Amino acid sequence: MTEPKTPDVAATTGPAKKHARDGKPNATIYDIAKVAGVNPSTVSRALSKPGRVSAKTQKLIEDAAAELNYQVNPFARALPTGRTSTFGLIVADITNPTFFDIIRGAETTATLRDYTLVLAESAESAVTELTAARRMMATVDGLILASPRMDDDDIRALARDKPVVVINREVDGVPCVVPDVNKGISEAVRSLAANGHKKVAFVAGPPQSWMSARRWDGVRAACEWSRLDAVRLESSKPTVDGGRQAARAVRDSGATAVLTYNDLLAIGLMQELQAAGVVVPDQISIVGFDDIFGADFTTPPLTTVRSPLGECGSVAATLLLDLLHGTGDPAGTLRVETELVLRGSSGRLLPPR
Amino acid sequence: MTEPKTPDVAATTGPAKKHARDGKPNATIYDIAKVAGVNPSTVSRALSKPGRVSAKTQKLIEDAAAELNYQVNPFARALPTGRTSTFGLIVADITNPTFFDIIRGAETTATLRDYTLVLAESAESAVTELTAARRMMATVDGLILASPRMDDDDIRALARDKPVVVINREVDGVPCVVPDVNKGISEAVRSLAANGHKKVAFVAGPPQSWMSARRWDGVRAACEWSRLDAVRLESSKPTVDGGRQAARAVRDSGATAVLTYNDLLAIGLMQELQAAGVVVPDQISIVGFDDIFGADFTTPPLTTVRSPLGECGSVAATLLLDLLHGTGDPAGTLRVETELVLRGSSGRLLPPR
DNA sequence: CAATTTATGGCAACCGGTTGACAAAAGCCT
DNA sequence: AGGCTTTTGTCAACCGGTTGCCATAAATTG
Repeated sequence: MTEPKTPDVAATTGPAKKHARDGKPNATIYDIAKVAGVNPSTVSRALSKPGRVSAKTQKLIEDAAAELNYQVNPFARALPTGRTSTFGLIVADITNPTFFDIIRGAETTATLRDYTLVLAESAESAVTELTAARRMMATVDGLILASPRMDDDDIRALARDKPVVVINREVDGVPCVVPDVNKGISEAVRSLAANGHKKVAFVAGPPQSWMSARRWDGVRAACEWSRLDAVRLESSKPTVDGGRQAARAVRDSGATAVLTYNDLLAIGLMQELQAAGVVVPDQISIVGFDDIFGADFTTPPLTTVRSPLGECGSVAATLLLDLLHGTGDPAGTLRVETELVLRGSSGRLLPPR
Repeated sequence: MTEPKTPDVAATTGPAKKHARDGKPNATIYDIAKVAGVNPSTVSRALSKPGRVSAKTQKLIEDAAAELNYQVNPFARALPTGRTSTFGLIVADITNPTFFDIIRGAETTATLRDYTLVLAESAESAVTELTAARRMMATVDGLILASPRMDDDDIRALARDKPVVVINREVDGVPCVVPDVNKGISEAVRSLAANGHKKVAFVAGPPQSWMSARRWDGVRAACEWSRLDAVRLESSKPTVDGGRQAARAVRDSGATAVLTYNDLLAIGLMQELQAAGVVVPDQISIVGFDDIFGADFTTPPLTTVRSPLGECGSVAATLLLDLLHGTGDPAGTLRVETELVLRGSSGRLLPPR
């Protein structure tokens, strides 16, 4: 009978109480009201409704607030209003450098506009992603989904609840921020054509990836325009390792130039080919996608179609914030430009010795 | 006189109200109480105080909660208790890959233990960092500071308020998680000695970096032990670019092996040396620190002293969570092991041709 | 100068949980 | 059966802002 007294109820008694650990309680609007000699509601108005109170009481209150170095309690504010000054960002994989810049872009604009960023990852799983998103919805004003893996319908369901912005994918009825691959791809393919390549392989990403499909479309179209052969190869996973595994298929394809779904694949592919004695770019040209961190660490440095990831993050955050504030379109798709970053891994094909 | 009516008060009327945008309000404990035929406070207890209510009412309430698919309102809970099930992570620079793994480690354990991670960056500035920390303190249960730039005193002040865990630095009286450099460094220096090197240069990081000082200490001690000369060089900034700029000093130093404060420096240094025709590792060996993402993209791949960054992040999060739950030491320093990752950028010195 | 509009501050209810105090109910004992 | 301890549920106050409504003071107008 002593058992039910679970001793770990201590777990619920955290040290964080209403006043900080050193004992001095935080100032409230009631304290300010007392000091300034006005009603708490007037304090509330002075602090959040510009122009609602007279200039002199405003000053009175502001001074009192400064003196007590008052800070609003975000929870007390969130409770009646539902506003939290917080938004969520869910990425498929924190390990994937593609998202680093997105995170950074979003974080920067969040801080800039006095919002707080809450981060979660879905570990590339659609269900984890949905769970994380649902959890977040309770505590944030809006949500950014970077390369989401879940259904369009699930996304739309979330978007019915609170503003949602999607990065790297287009979902009908939901505002999206998507790199427009065409410019970058056509530059890349033109560069390859100019260097005498006739047959181009595209190593695709995950079958469910919206972006992979767009890139393949772009490559095929650009190759057609430049009168090059285009062949599509599959990859097991969009990582360095996946790139290594794709090397066999690439060599068998007979292509002299390869575009890969992302830089990770390109790097793995290049490593494996070089290990097999293939000289890049003399015998084969390799072009990646995204221009992630480290793309220029390789030898030769990787030619790639840059997606302005950081810009995507900050544009998405801006869009979301505008949405939250009533400004901004309800559901357009914003396109950001891509461009070819010409480095050493692509170039003129040398005749076999 | 029409001016004071700032039209952008619309900015404060976000669409997020108490019920979701589609109109159906979220279930509350009052709804559950009604369905289950008990008092709201009983519902509250059933849901958060295990063992406080009888098994059958417990079930009754849980069923009702499930039926209404109830979710606690975190703000309503946070208001009286101060508990938020949230902790903050502040990193010096989101762009720096060193922190990627830390973020990931922290995020993973956070999610695992039903906490939410809030992320902020300080852009390498002590004041921004302090501001961000202060802002966060209002909304989180605890804080993790990764490689903080602010004063020890400021950190201790924060720690007096709420639990704080520091990564990559030791602060008296505050629990810290620090990679223990000794093992990794001695392995590295021994390997260099075994390969016939006599003089080792260390390219230091930022002067205010605690970790840079530790690493230099370690290098000096290990070199003494192995009877090697050790010389310390400065860098302008701990980035690839900083590494490039350090190349001149490295060559002038006459050292045949270099350890750098971090991998970024090592990569930049290697790029610059190779561009000048120096062969790595035949003419000079290069060893980095951390084993960041991309350290193996270089040619030759970078030898480096790995810090288990992901582990640091998750250990710090675990420590913090234990602290929050009353378990765990108040203020010990946890050390995690480092190890040498031998790749191609270090090796035997070849005699000059 | 009275009538009316407008600007300003106060009152009180409310957001949705949490928790100490207490009473009713149940279990245990002699 | 009566008295005593232990469970279990209820009451009501509280956390700290927000906001609709109203009353008063001030400004405007004829």
